[in-house]
Amino acid sequence: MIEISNAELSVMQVLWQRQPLSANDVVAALGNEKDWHEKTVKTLLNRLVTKGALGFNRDGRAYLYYPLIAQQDYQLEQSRSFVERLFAGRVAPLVAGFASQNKLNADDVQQLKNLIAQWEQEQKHD
Amino acid sequence: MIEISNAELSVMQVLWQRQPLSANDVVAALGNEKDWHEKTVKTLLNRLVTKGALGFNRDGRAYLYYPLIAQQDYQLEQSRSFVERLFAGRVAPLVAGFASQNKLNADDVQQLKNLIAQWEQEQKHD
DNA sequence: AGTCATCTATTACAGGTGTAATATTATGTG
DNA sequence: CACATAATATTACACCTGTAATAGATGACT
Repeated sequence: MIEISNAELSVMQVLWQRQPLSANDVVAALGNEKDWHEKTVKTLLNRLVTKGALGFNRDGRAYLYYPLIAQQDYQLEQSRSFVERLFAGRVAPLVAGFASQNKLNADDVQQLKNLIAQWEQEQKHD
Repeated sequence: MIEISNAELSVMQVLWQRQPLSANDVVAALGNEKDWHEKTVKTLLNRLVTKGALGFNRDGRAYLYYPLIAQQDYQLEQSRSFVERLFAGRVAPLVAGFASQNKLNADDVQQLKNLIAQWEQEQKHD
């Protein structure tokens, strides 16, 4: 599995949202949330290419970058490993933590209910 | 917030389970799951003390180590930051990932139901 | 009291990370 | 076609991490 650092992840997220983008597009997209020098962003793009997390096509003298790994795959893998490390693989205690800190809103609860309903459906036809 | 690395976390987990423990106790406890040299574990203990994650009392020439931060606090903080980074702060999509990979069992679902029920109770007396 | 055994403390060292600066290359323009 | 400009590529550098080895201190035993 490709390891993506924290700073690199921010770059990936830009490209998961819109792709392909030039380095300058990525710099611009990060402009609001991060206080990074342009050179820093380019270093991160470069490292991500080296790691095989991004690909690119030439567009004149510039590159247009695009993700080589799907956001969902990455999220799944990281979630699994996070929950494994901190909660021995059980996700419910993590949610419990959110609940205890009032970090759950009506939307979250509705979505969880839907997931549960779906899960129960799937159990039936076993 | 104190940063605890992956290897260090394994040491913390031993001490969250039983405390205080001597360095050798910790080495023994990790013996099964990790293939670490005794020196490696001692280095990790040392770093955790330096970071302020562990404290110790002398016991003859040895130290007895104990956690200075609570497991639950650490779990909460890490969960918050993980979900923030990967899921824009919403926990439901993380659970959805687990559901989609059949990583939810009946226990998990029951616990989630309980959490939801409790959450709904709390909404009433607002 | 001196020496051995055993702790902890210090040092090692390569690879990853955050955060750029400098060097190199190639394109668009006059 | 020469150059300036603007891209990418390479280099920098300190701190963190994984994984120990070596040095220094101290308690136990003779």
